[in-house]
Amino acid sequence: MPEQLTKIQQKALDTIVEFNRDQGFAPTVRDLSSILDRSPSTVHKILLALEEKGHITRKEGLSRGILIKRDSHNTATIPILGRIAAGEPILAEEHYDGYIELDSSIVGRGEYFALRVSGDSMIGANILDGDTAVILSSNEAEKGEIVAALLNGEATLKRLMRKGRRTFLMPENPAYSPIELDEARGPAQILGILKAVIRRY
Amino acid sequence: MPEQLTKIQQKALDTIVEFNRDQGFAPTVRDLSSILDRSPSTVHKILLALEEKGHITRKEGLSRGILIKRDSHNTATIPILGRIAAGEPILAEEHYDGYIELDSSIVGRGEYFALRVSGDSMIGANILDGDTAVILSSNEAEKGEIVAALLNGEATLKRLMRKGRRTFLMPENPAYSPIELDEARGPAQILGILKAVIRRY
DNA sequence: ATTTAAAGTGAACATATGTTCGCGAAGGAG
DNA sequence: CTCCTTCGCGAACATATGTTCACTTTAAAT
Repeated sequence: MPEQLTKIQQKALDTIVEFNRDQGFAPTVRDLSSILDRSPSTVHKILLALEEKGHITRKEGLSRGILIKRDSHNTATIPILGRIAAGEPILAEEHYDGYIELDSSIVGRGEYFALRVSGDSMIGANILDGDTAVILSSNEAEKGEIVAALLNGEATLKRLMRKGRRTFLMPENPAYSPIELDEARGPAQILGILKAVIRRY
Repeated sequence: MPEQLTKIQQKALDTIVEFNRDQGFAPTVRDLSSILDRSPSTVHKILLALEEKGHITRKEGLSRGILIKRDSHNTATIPILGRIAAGEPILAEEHYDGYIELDSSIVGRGEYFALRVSGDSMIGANILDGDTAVILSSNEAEKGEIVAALLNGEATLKRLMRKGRRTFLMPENPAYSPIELDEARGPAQILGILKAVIRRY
């Protein structure tokens, strides 16, 4: 998909990325012109080429309208959820407890949220009290996946398992008991699938 | 520290943050003028006030030169290090193996880098093979902290312990042996202190 | 040798954009 | 009431900036 770039195109792209990182905003045509030691019109052409090859997006006519295509790295804003009451929409603003910016290599596409892990019910999966769990919002999950589920009005992590036709939420700690998940969405509701764990020291 | 904002100032700040998130770059004075339904000169004054109160930084004369001050959330670019050879400066470009954007609530201030954990020597601390370790670059560490150390030309995680005058790097796995760290920086060198662990599923 | 695409230049143009100026209104402090 | 700050307007100004044009150069492909 990513077409081959010429030397100067690559250099221009690198410069744009670096400028963005250092300055916090995109360079102008003349910024690039000065850095690359090329005329504005030359830079303009190079930008058109970069856009055509899909590496950047330009907002025509707007100053500093260069956007680096979300190819490798960018960040997404993930809300950290506090208390969650049963039945309420999971992503309602009310239970926001702050947010965190995470690299797209962690979160990928889709609706995400984060939970602070409390308790030791997943210690067997090396997930500890205080860890931040990054969850992909979903009502379904595959067997073997660790899911965030709503139990008694509280969100917890459990590993999803199937035995024949029956589905269980398994804590990874022998001190806790499995919970059966019935079809009628009885006692438990799957909120999403665990995609990452972040632990701070 | 953050001075009280007037209603319109708060609204302007919110608008700037939102614009930045949605568009990927800062708004112009006239963008704000249009959104807030105020004249450009009014917006200009409000921006000056916001700058004076420390909420934004402006690059005078530059278009889209509004930068939101590092208040609550922003991200830092952390290099992921691959192979590290003894003696070489740790953050030399040569062993970059990509990078990751992380929230400032994870990395804080200071020089950081990341390592991919390989092996199970820290399984007792619930750090697994494949985890990403976020390290604060430092030559010193307190006892009890988990450090990244250079052993035989390879970076590994160990917990730092002291016994009298002697310092040891302890793997958290009974299958591995402690390594003594001598004053003369003999067999091992401390690269930094573990600040976070990220695990992907 | 001829053709073609990319790279390059410098000047010119159109407009996007930050800034200044002079003026007025609203509201709190004294 | 007066003083002061903030908020407000519209016009004007200076320049920053994207874009176009006409033409040349370079390098690779035919």
